[in-house]
Amino acid sequence: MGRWQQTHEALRRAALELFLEQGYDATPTAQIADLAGVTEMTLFRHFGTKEALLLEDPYDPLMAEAVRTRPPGESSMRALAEGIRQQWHQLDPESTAALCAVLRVVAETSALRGALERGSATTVTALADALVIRGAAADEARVAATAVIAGLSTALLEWAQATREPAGQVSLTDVVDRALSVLGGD
Amino acid sequence: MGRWQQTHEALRRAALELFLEQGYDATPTAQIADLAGVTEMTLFRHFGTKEALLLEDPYDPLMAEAVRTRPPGESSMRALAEGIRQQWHQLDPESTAALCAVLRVVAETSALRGALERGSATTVTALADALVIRGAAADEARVAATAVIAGLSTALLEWAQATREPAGQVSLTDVVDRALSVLGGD
DNA sequence: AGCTCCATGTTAGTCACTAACATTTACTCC
DNA sequence: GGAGTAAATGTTAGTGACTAACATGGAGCT
Repeated sequence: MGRWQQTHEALRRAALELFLEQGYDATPTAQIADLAGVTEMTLFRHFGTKEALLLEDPYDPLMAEAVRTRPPGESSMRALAEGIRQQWHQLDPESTAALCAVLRVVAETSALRGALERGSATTVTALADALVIRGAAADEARVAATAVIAGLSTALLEWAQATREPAGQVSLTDVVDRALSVLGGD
Repeated sequence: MGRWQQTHEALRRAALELFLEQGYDATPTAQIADLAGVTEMTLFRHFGTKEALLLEDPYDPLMAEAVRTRPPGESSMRALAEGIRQQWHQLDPESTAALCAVLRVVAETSALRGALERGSATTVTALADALVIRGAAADEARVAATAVIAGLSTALLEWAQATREPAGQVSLTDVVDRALSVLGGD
């Protein structure tokens, strides 16, 4: 692991720790850089944006693959929903835990509404490409992919909000399943 | 028209004019306030955000109404798509022209990707409420409404991008129709 | 050792946005 | 018509994210 990746990781860890501890808005970038043993300038060279510290696009080629191999009869929306559902069920616990930490921060920070969607640009593109291979028109594919990711993000955030009150405690998987069913047109 | 609304309008006009002329990023808020004959402070009291100057949420209760009265058999996604389509066809030319101007600015400003969706919060809520009246669960309704608005926004932006090259010149209505068909699950 | 990139540091700045307090404008009530 | 009052705006001074231009350090190669 080169020096660059080391710093990169240090910054992300520091950011997540401070965000969870004292909130996103209340954490200046200077403090993050400090905790990572680095200058603010370096922070911005690595991430470009405070948001990016929390939301690096974790692109997963498996989702696009799953969408691509859906039966040809399905509509674009349903192919997306079912393909994503398929891959979601195979998500390892480590990734899930990381996602939950991020969701916790996003859920309590109004400035980050819509941030999940924004951080999924390459995933959207990959999903849209998969739909095009299945025979969809390019512009229509992008519309569908954006819609599904936006809907899914909303569901994840709703879950994170609800999980803060001890009453709820629904399983994340169930929430995602229901959201994908809605998006698929059930 | 009270003084407040006058200033409000002056600011919005000034902003749109300057954005179209020299671009969003290249237009400081100070210049907008200046052109409107007002201080920067006043600008932020009226709009709170530079984005808001371009994207005040123009909430239209008719769309929600159209969605609410869709036949009960339809899925949430289809009800949204068809309800919105229905209202879209009755949009007056003036509103359409205003929308096009906004789209032109958003399309050429990467910092505004996703801004249309962000600016539709109350519309999303209204649409979700309409779905709930139709019998959908509250969380599912919000997922569907967010997804459709996001998809629609994507289509509008793609249209704005394409319209900049003289080759294309597709009709806006056609683009919206196709997008809504995809989102409805065709 | 010397050379060379790569990653980082330094400095100084721009710009969106905020807080606290002062001032004007417009409207009402006597 | 003048006093009072509240809304709308101005002033000042600041914070915090982000950038540009240039300077420094350190790991590897010859």
